[in-house]
Amino acid sequence: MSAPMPPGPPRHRGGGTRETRRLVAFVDASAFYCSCERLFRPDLRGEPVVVLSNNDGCVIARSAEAKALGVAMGAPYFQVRERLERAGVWVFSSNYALYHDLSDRLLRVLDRFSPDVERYSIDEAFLGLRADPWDPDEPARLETLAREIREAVWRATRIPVRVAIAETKTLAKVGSEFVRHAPVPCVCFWRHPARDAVLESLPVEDVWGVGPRWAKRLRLAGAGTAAGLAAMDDGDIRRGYNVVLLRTTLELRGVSCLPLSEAPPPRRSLVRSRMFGEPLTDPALIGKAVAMHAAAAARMLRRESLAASAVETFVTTGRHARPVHHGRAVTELPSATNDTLAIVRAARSLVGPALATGHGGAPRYKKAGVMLTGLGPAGQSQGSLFTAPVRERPELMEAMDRIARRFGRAAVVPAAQGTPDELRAVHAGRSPAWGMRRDFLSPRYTTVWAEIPTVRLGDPARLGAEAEGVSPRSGPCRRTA
DNA sequence: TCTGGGGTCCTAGGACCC
DNA sequence: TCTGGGGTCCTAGGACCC
Repeated sequence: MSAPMPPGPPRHRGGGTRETRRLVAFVDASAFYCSCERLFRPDLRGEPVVVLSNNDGCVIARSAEAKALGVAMGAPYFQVRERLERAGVWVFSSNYALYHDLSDRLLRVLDRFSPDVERYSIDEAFLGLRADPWDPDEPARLETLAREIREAVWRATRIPVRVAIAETKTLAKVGSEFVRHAPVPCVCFWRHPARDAVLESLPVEDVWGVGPRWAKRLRLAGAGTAAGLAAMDDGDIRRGYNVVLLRTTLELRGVSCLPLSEAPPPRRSLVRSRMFGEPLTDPALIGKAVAMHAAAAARMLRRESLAASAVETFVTTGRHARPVHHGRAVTELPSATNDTLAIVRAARSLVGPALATGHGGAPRYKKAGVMLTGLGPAGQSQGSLFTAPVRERPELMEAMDRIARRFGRAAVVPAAQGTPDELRAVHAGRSPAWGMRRDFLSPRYTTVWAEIPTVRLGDPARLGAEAEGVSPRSGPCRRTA
């Protein structure tokens, strides 16, 4: 597949404006969580760093140095712990307050380069760009632009990013993989001379949108590479797979099927759940966890000015237990609401039914959660002719939210969540039975006054351009070399 | 011998993403 | 002992309706 030259001579539209080609830039921070942890710990540059999932369950981010040591993505921490300790790897619990804040700062830099920015995830974004297809210098200009984006992000956030430009999102993702190990990981993949070769050597499972299941089937069908998938028959894909894979295939051929979406589509559901620190069977303890998740979910609703019309409570033993057990129970609310007390009450009333669903013995539950569905804009509930609507207390909710913002989330909560001592333990990262393990949590450097790093003014020699003088309170992250 | 046809809504499960 | 959390979309199948 060589890059097609534009057909015919340059065409001009009314007003003499030359037609332009829509392109997309993909900006991707590699090992984003590790970069965030290093930002305030410059002493960790060049050191192997990993970040663990919630509950310190498994490895979800690895610095290049940690990858070189062979630490696998998704590896359960208890399995790799000894190896990490022997190798002197720095281990952090995930600190989402920090990561979300830095992600917001990164996005603000990207806004300077395009009016069309889609935030795809906490560490990835797409930018809409335009190119002149008749100017032979365009690819070179775009590659320079890619470098400028990377440099601007680095200057503003000290987060390293890769930048790849192509005609579709999927091709831009391929381009980003192509430059993953380049000294300056920026590329214009549109009309890039190496593109065909890259697609021919890229395993099909590394294509965005192709997971392990489909990759296996595609291999059996003789399409083991990105180029192989792109060459498949549309009808075969539609019949044998689905339209999602067909879109991916077209995108690999340079046909854009996944438009930029600047405004995220309205949220349809909201889930709040966590593993317990240890397995639970006691419905009373599970009820406290459910109350905590329900209150958190209601707070998220209010922050997004949404209201929910149904509540689901679920419990699970997790995938690894034998026998596996999932329990769930759902209830419709009399009217859509985001009232914490109404949602907590509904969620708690479902704990018993969820635990009772379809099992004999008493499973050792590892996780509970609350899902809110039927979301819509707050304050538009029609209620029903035949049932009284939920009693709403907007002034009370506003007061609770303000207290929480000022004094912390544990300051005022429904009594169903447990005693003040238990709550303090949860928020300190210690574990009452239903709390989360976060043994290696770094400070919330950028979002909590008490945890902002301090700079020693008496030691100017250490205040280099790389902020070596920043002296964070030493975090509890572990390094046992 | 033979068992309408089409529509909607809901749910569960599968596949994918980060 | 110890294996994350939060999403979306698509499809198949059942219930129900006319």
